[in-house]
Amino acid sequence: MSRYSAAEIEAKWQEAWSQAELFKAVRSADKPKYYVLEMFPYPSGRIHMGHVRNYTMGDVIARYKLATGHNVLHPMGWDAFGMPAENAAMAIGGHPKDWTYSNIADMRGQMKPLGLSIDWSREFATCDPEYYGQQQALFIDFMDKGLAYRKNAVVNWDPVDMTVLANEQVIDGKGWRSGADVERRELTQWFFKISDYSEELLDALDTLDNWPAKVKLMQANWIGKSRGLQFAFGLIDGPHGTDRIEVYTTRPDTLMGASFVGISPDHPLAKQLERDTPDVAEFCALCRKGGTTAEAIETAEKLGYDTGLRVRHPFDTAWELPVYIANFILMDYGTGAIFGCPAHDQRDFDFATKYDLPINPVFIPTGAEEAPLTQAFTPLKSETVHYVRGFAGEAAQTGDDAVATAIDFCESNGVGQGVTKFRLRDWGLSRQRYWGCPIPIVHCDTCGVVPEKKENLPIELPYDVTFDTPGNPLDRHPTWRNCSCPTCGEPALRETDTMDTFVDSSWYYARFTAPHASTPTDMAEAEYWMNVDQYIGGIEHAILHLLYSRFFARAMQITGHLPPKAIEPFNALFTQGMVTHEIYLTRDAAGRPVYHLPEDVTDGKLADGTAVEIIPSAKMSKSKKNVVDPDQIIAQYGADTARWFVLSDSPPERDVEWTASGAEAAFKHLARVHRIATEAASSDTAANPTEDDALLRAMHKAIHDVTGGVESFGFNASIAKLYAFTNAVAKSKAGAATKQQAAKTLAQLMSPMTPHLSEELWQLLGGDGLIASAPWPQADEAMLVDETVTLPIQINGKRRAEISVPADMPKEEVEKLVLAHDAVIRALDGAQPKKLIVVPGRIVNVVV
RNA sequence: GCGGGCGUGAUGGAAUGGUAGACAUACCAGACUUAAAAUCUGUUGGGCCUUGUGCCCGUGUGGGUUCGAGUCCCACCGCCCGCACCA
Repeated sequence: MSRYSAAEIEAKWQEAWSQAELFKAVRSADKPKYYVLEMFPYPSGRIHMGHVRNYTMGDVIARYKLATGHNVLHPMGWDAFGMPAENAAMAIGGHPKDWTYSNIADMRGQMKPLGLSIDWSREFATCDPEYYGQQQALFIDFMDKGLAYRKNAVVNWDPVDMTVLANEQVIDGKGWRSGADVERRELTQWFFKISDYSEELLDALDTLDNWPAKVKLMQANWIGKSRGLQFAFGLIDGPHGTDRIEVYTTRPDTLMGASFVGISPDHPLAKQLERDTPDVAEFCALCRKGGTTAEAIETAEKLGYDTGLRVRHPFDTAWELPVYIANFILMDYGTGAIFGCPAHDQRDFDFATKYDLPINPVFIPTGAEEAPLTQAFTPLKSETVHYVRGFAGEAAQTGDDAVATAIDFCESNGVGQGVTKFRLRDWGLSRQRYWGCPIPIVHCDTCGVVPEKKENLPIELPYDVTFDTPGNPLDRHPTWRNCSCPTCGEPALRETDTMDTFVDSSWYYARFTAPHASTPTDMAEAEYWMNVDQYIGGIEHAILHLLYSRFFARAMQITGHLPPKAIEPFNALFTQGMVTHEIYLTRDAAGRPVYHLPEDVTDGKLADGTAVEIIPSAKMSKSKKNVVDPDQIIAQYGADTARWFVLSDSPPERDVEWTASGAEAAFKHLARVHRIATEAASSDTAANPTEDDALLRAMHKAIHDVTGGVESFGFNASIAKLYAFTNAVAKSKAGAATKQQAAKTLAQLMSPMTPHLSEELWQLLGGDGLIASAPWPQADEAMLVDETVTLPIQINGKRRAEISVPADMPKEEVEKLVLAHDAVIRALDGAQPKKLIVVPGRIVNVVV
């Protein structure tokens, strides 16, 4: 009897699939299409278990859909632009392009042995000029429709390296390389006008029935629609004729609790004062220290500067409020100015306490007495409270009602107007870096900012660049910038900024439908293949990538690159959990962390005996080096074992901590299946009606349960059922024919997960053609219903006994049986039951 | 700080509001073997005693809704993800 040899089997069947061109996606009218897509990888150089998990899940769906008669599109590509390539060039020399393409070759080489049902003929990398040239064409079309424009935005500025830093490169407010204090500085940048679609992107979330509710909720909160009041405080003796400060508030009902007005350090008034007053300039400079992230700004110590200016309260001109410049007020939300109501906002409360400002409650809990506050009182807006300083509506009303009546009152009294605002900002796409898609723009002294001619695309990155000094190599390239103006033909300069890599990944799904078209898409192909029926990727992309992609689908429709049906490009989304692993690190002389790969760490020590610090269970990331190499598992046990293992241990949506312990067990199981099927194939046991029927029932139950698991992303549940069915087959005394039928079905049910082994067993058991193209087995409903069921009997909700009854026994009969049961008689002790609940086929509860 | 999620045996986890711990790992015991590996079989949440078709406790903590809560609601604790220049 032959042993299970993964290496032999896997190479053989991969070749067979390739010969049969089984996974090549071709448009065809005779089958329904199915487009399954996993988020494409960044070519870091090595695949890790997270990739294996992601692509195996997609592959299960793709193979299952193939078996259920679909025309499947399952492509793969590379999200190939980005910082790590430049960092590598700086750290170890070499060129980002060479580094990236060499990584892609390595990773493709690691992925192919996994036996994924991918149409490799559609592969591309976003750094291919063929791809990014079309992206430049899209940019020009977007610009044409007013969807791309320029304005100022703040960036992280490293004053020592004289360069822009990514948020990731700012550590505790300091530049990662120079260690200098980072400052926020304004630059002119390109933006996509995603804010035009705020309402639309929010409303359309309701149509995404097969998206996780949590993702939709996160996106809705991110878009952040709010209804509020915009109005002005009159400024007393403002500088340079400034006579008012516009504020926006979502809580106009708390206007009578106002105790100060705060403006952003970037507010025009602050900037005016900054020019005139050294103290203000000093304070604003202090506020601009640190990185640009919301997190950095919001967790920084709250600082205020009393400008000495005063404003009048809109309801009482005798009531004056001080004007502070405060570091926690963002210029790009609302008007960049707020009024503080310390009684009902904890941040304002802390601020008022610090600067000794009044704290006057506007409302108090219903039935309570007004009392001094020790912290802000911030009930949900849906809660009814008692207004003690209200000015519109009843004394007792909900916050929501009070806000609405306050807006009405203010509008009818000429104090501002109700407005709807969104938190979503326009998408800044300029990056002052080399390894990205060049923005196809020319700066001409006479014509200004002009788009490049489409026939000149792609604007290719120059190869001859150096990374020995910080900053963008395109800026210091001797000739690349020089060009002629597309409008007047005079000498002009190219834009040297490149695009955010999120742009690359915002339309790759569309490009896969026609990866080599000479326009961004081919409408006939897009019409056929769009939408992505199932998109699979990490929850970390819940907001940005998915929101940007939704915006791009709309923008591409307006510019004629996608059909209307693709307005929401992803019909169904599944967010897999992340693969986590411990992080191992030591410290360099300056105390900065140095990370180590798991394979270099044994028993908490490096090879030279140095003990490492261990950070438990963190997201696998190249930069932290807590990645695990699947190669070794594939070499030792085969791809099927790796695939089976990553699917079996954890629910797909949950994080999984990678451990080596399960791999061997997975291998043993596959070897066992191989053995069982081999035995079945050579069995000559005579038919046995009772045993045969029992095995067939188990088989149909397995078909039903495994199929249900695959369709609902319960791959771990499917695998548990496959274990149970394997045990049933192994133990069964059924006749040879039935056992062979069961073994064939087992192979088929396993085939999306372990395609190579399944092909081998299919052939061994005399299956027709390739299992990969065999029709998926159907469960016979009649074989799924048991004739008798075990009914647990609960007494006061606790299980105390059980009875076995025919599945279709009427409720009344069940009740009689239950009341006659010893345990029930004992519990009742002669009394009548208070209640008797019979849930047919499930449970009985007796309340005594 | 803000937004979102998760929390069940020694471990990964299962469980349309209906028998908590399926399925697996690990451990232990047994069979086979000169031995080991492999394989096969069986046990395993905690406690109590009267060892039973027994009782009590048990799904992060504390409350609540319900005939019945791991599941729904509220509060808290812990961990994870995102926060617009990491991808």
